[in-house]
Amino acid sequence: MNVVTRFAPSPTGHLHIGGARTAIFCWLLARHYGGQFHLRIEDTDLLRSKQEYTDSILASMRWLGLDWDGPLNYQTQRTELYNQYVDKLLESGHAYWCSCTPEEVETMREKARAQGLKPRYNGCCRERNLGPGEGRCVRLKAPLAGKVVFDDLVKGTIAVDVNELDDMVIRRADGMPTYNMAVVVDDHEMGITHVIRGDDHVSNTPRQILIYEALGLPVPRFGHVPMILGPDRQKLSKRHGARAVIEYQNDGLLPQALVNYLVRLGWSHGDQEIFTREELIEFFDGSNLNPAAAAFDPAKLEWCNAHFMRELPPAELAALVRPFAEQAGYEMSGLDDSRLEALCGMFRERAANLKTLAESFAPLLTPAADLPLDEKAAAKNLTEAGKGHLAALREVFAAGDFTQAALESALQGYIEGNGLKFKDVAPALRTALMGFMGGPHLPEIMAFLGKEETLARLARAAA
RNA sequence: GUCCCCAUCGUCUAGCCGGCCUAGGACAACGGCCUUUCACGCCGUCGACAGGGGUUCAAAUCCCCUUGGGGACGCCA
Repeated sequence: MNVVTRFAPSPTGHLHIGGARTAIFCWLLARHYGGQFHLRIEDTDLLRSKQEYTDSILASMRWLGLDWDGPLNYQTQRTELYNQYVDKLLESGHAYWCSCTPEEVETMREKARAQGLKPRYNGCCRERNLGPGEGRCVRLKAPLAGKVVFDDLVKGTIAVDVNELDDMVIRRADGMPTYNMAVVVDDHEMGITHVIRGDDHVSNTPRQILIYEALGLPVPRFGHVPMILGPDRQKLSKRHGARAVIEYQNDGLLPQALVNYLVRLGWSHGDQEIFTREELIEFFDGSNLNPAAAAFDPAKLEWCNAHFMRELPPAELAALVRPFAEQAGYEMSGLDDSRLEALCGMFRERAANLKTLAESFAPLLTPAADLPLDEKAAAKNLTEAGKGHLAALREVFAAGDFTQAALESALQGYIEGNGLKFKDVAPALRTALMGFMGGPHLPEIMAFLGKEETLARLARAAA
């Protein structure tokens, strides 16, 4: 099957998760069928479109690993093309010039609304045979009776009576095409076979189909994926926290985790929760898409991220965590790749994202004198007995090597030699080393800290 | 207001061309095991077919209505 999809964001903001999800679906569908995936920037809204947003969207696409085929298309660069199609429609009698002002149309709509009718343009210029002129727009001459029916990839058959559609503007008074017109022309010119987009476009689809038909062009297959709702099942908004892809990136999420989570939101493959990119491409064929809107669940995203973080090769994780470590304000000169990798190995199971992972390094990167001591832990574990062990242990460790294995046996030796149990000394030692009751295994910590720092911590806690 | 779409645990979902479903998995919550700690991991508990009518020997699965939710009604995209 020949499949050509496209993602067509308008550069009026950063890419956010709703758009990212439809982009992922489009990309996956194209990759599954060995087709093509195009990117088009819908920037005809001159007032709100900004280059910086285009840049940001492209950066997010790359970060997510969604590579696109062919050149990047900007709608504003194709105004002439759209007008060629509008002219065709005018010539064939499928469109007409309209001199009604936006204000007049608004009055019509209000009147209709007041009567409980659908607000729509009343077609008063439809048969006037006007020519071009100042302030005039072009409207599509829509059929007066019948139904527009299409088979949606996710929702099944959708039928709309043409009575619901009015003669929409296809070319504005300023000469720019309207969204629906530009989309049809672009999708046709780009050879798009499958238009996958957000749910909020379902009502545009019958309108666009009317344009395809008036132009005598083949109608592509449509698929409308439901929107993402907030955890409270309301429309996703700023109130629900970070929602732009770039924010998740800055929070230390892994792109593969975001992709996995977003794909599973509205799509399923049996009971499988975690997918490799290859599996996603293999399994995603456009079926099994859920027609109902899904609520965004930050907790599950976090779980998903933690999962991928644990699976990453240590060296890769270390490289990814470096910028976050810098951001956390650590002295980076002492943190070469192997040190960072060691830290990641020790803490990766205890963090849900790169940022918290980097932050969890703090106890091991803070000099003994500045290490915060948890009051409760100190009161409970740094007793006279505990301090005694720490002082003794300090002597023991001072005399030995600082490899993990050596520390392990030195510690064991001390415990056994004094007829103690591990738990008799471990809490005090942990409190001294970490400042609180948490973290990796003791010998691992000490090996990382090295002799000088370890002894300083023991001395401080024993004092 | 009008039109379109949707409806399984708190959330994401499997199941949906009817029987294998006393409805399965995952996240969350709770309990336990492991353990010096925090995590990870493992085991377990709680928990849903929105309501009402049909059709049928049989309905989560098909049909209708109600209710609830979402979306759209721009010379925005």
